[in-house]
Amino acid sequence: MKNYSKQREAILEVLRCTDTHPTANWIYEKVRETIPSISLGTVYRNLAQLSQSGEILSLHVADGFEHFDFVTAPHAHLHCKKCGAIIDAKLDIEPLSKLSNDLGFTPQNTIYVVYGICKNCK
Amino acid sequence: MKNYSKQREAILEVLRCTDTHPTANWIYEKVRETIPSISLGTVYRNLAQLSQSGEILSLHVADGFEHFDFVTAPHAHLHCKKCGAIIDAKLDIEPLSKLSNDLGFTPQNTIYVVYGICKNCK
DNA sequence: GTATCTGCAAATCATTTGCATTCTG
DNA sequence: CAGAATGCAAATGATTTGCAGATAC
Repeated sequence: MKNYSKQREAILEVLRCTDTHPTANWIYEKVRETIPSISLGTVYRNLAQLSQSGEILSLHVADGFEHFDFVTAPHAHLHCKKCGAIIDAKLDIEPLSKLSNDLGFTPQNTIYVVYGICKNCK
Repeated sequence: MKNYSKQREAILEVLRCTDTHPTANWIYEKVRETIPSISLGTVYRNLAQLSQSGEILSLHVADGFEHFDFVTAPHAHLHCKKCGAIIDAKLDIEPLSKLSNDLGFTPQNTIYVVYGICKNCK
């Protein structure tokens, strides 16, 4: 385990123990229960670093917030337009190696968002 | 053809004749060449309506801008982290009908974004 | 002791909104 | 004329950033 700041560890820990896809602010509130003095700027800075290094996934959906996901393996996100929930789903996604061949594009990660209405909101 | 305002028609026309995935501001600048008095607020308002009614697609990528796409059929978007380009790609995407069965989720539309480095930026 | 990280607060900037006016039928 | 859309300008609000002090090695 690398030697990160305790703030960074706490942020990762919160993310690890959540199956939702929280926003920076939600994570901030949660970490504050452990480290009351942490600042929102620090949360944003660490999340940016973690997502840039590929340790976590950054997810932009149409609600104006950036969401974060501890699970980096490719999977689909079902975003309910009514309640705003983001639900994980396994979907077979065509292997990206094809992109390298056909278009010369080097894929790094994949975001798959399906918009619709969830079971509860129907 | 519905009877829209000339501003709305001009916005749609710009979008129709573009193979990039422009932002609201880009569209605004482009429409201004035809209708110099148009306001950015009107562009935003019309884009919101059009994307809500399903006539165009709204695309959120990790660059902080909302992008718009005249092509609403499901396809993948390759977003280059270096130059910011968004390239269309055909990818077989698993039929979404599965989601209705397995999770009770009613899918409406699908956004597929692949982050990576494009041919030119390598 | 240098480089990195933090807390704080102010700045940024894409997007939204209120309102008076203009257009449409 | 009523309802809808517009232009303008101000407000909103998530995210970023500068800076001085704290922390890590």
